[in-house]
Amino acid sequence: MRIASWNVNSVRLRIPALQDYLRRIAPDVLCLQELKCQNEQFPRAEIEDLGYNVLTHGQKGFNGVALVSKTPIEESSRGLPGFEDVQSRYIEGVVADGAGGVFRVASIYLPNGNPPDSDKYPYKLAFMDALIAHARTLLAFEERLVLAGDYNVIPAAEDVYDPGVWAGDALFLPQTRGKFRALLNLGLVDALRATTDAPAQYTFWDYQAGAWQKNNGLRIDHLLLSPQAADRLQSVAIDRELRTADKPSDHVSIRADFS
DNA sequence: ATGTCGCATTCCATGCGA
Repeated sequence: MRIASWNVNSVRLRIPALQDYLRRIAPDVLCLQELKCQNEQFPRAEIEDLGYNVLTHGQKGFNGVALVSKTPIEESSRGLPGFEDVQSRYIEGVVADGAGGVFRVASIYLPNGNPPDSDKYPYKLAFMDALIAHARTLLAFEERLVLAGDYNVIPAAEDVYDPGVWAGDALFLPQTRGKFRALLNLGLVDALRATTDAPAQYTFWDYQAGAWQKNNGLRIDHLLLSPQAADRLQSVAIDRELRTADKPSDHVSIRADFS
């Protein structure tokens, strides 16, 4: 069972890249973020033609999340429960794992929160509080659960090329990292950190200032696993080569294989 | 010092969000 997450930064501009990814990597489930389009503008036929089911939660211009799955998506819901939000940042569903079991999977686009002295930062923190509350509910189900997405959180100093530069940023402020830790402390496992202690496992490089060429990256896309999912974790990969494409997203995908 | 994108607007230039 292969579950992946990718912030595509406009799904309409990334159709060839997305098709190539589905053919080459063949994930069982792909969680997408930053669709930047409404549901009816999503390239549904192009994805379905590759044998996938599609569930979208889009909006005009910005944000937008989707689940793409080889098997039908059951028990789906749009929006983060308990959090009234005009922005489309959360979608959840249940899929069969092909071995008689199921995985519950969510695609999350957590708010950026910059600048921290604006109302965008309290919005980010409120979203994180609601995510913590919902994760607590989901963990009580004792299911295999993967909370995947662009968290816009740098968990630790080894996850950013220069911690000093990012000290005051909404992605790295102590309060942000504290809430991310509170989420993990519910009993979730950061899939990448379950497999390696290596620094610089980046998933994002800014388009500006030659960030990719200088490897000035951030690790902000995460797969958080319930204990039942973590028990079956086999490996984690970050698809860095996506950043070398012709018109790449500023994020690359992260994915995990489960037994 | 930021060397960039992608979307929307009444729209061929600018603002916004990242």
